[in-house]
Amino acid sequence: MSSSGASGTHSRIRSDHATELAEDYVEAIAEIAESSGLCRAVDLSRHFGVSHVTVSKAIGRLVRDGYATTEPYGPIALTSKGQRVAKAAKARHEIVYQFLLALGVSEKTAQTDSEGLEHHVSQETLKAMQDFMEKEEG
Amino acid sequence: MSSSGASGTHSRIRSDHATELAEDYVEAIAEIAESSGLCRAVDLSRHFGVSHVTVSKAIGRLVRDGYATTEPYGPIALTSKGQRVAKAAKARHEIVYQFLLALGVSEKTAQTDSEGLEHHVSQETLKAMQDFMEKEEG
DNA sequence: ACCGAAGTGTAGCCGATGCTACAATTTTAA
DNA sequence: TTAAAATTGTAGCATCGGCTACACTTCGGT
Repeated sequence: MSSSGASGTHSRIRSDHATELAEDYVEAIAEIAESSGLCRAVDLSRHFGVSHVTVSKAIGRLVRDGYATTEPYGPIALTSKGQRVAKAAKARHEIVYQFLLALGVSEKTAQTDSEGLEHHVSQETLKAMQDFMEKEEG
Repeated sequence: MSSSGASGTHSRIRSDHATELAEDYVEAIAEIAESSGLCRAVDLSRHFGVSHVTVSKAIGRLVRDGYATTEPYGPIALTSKGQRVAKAAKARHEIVYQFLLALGVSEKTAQTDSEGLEHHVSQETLKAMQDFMEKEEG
């Protein structure tokens, strides 16, 4: 049943991975900037639990791809493109999180799983999750 | 709410990625071997839509990590460890797929999304999905 | 003003996942 | 049987995401 039409599906998954970390980063940058006024590399380093070098390189890719701007020894800011992506990612994340809670999953697991799942959920599935929650509440 | 206790969650997601492709491979190998008797590199190359070199390297890692065995110019076979992983992956995949269908998602999307989601669903969430389906049917 | 601490940058390493190009082997067909 | 086609192996390259070690800048406190 799932032998999949060769490349189609799997290649989509792999290209998702390319943007997955970028989305995690812009989401984190938006979050940190909102809560503390500005976002520095060290904040991201702590948030993700990786070295500041890893963060520095990731920021470089974000800047290269037009998601963020920064200056030497300065804080990181999102471009409008980056803000758009962050907003969408946060919305998706929130839907998946609330959906998992509605499914009966614990808060801890919902939080963990939603971070892993949010990048792989299509619009159609997101919509189905929302419909389910409306039915539950309505 | 989701600022996450620093490294914990995210590092889990990243280590998941390390085993994700391995799982995709063993799942595909089991599938192909079941349907055609044996699995060769070219089958995987076509299945995933990647070059035979990429497959060759991936197989090398599977062999190194004890999931598969092979000989020069020969087919690929799963070890018992590989078969165990393949079976578990297939089961998870099937649950997620059927759950998405039960949620009201189209077959096409369910197939695509389930491949992306299967590696990021915890046992607890899988259980919740099964409970949901039982409730639906019962 | 200065020194130490904190933060950032840079060099250089590794493994994973992808590729092209070319060599070697195996299969298939004439 | 033997030549062509299909398959697999190898060499070499790129990017991404991770690291340590060391250099540099900025910030805070005395």
